[in-house]
Amino acid sequence: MPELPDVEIYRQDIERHALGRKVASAAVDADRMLRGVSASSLRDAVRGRTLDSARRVGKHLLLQLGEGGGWLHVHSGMTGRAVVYGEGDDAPAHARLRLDFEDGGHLAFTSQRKLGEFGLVDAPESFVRDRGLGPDPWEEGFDRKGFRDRLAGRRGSVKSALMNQEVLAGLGNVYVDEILFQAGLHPEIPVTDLDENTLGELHATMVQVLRTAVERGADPGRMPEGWLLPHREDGASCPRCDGTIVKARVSGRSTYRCDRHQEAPG
DNA sequence: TTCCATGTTCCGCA
DNA sequence: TTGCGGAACATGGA
Repeated sequence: MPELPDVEIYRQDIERHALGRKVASAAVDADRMLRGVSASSLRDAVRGRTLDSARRVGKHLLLQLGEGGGWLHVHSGMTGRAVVYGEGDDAPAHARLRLDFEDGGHLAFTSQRKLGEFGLVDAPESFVRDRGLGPDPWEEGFDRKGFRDRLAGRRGSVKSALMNQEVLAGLGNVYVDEILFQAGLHPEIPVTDLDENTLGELHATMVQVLRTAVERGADPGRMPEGWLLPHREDGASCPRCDGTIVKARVSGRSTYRCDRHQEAPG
């Protein structure tokens, strides 16, 4: 599930329930998810550190380790979650990195498919630079003009441009489909076919979709009835018009759209 | 048993 | 140079 709204909810959970707690030990279950660090180095880096702050950049989570300990980087892949739980609670399934707090509680990062990664980074700013991540949709100063400038001159489809983390960071398959559905744009329209006004409206739709998704806890079951998300099924009725939801592959990803109000390209 | 999956990266190709 | 499609990654649910 982890796209920007999901990761933002994980961040908020961690901020509310894990900040200020001291890590007594850590356990790594999937070495293949470690990037640029060994399991023992990672354990050593977090042991004895307090979690000082929790930031999100696109789909990436960065946890600040106290006393100059740098930052723990977590990417959840396709199936990862962050879970804070108490001493007596059941551990979540597929926990791949678990921090054990001195007070007995835990913070686990799960990943059923072992996609995603864990690592240590010096600072959020250098991390963003090293990864070549585009601006976060909520970043201060990233307005509709900035959005247009990022997309301008790209030759591919609007879907692949929005999915590209170097263009802007945080959107994935599900929310890109949702944004294009609400904007009434076919996913395969070339970016070059979109005029300034349309791009401005697309920016506004993106911001509104992401804000609403976070307000509703990024829970698909709580999204508005008029959204695509509750109707993401081939052959479903469009909740906005008389059209039908159709499934196709765009840029190698399963793509859902309305065959009526998302006009065909060309 | 077969197909599919919310992400990323790498490769070959246009 | 830019971007696309496909494969790969590892696992489990329908």
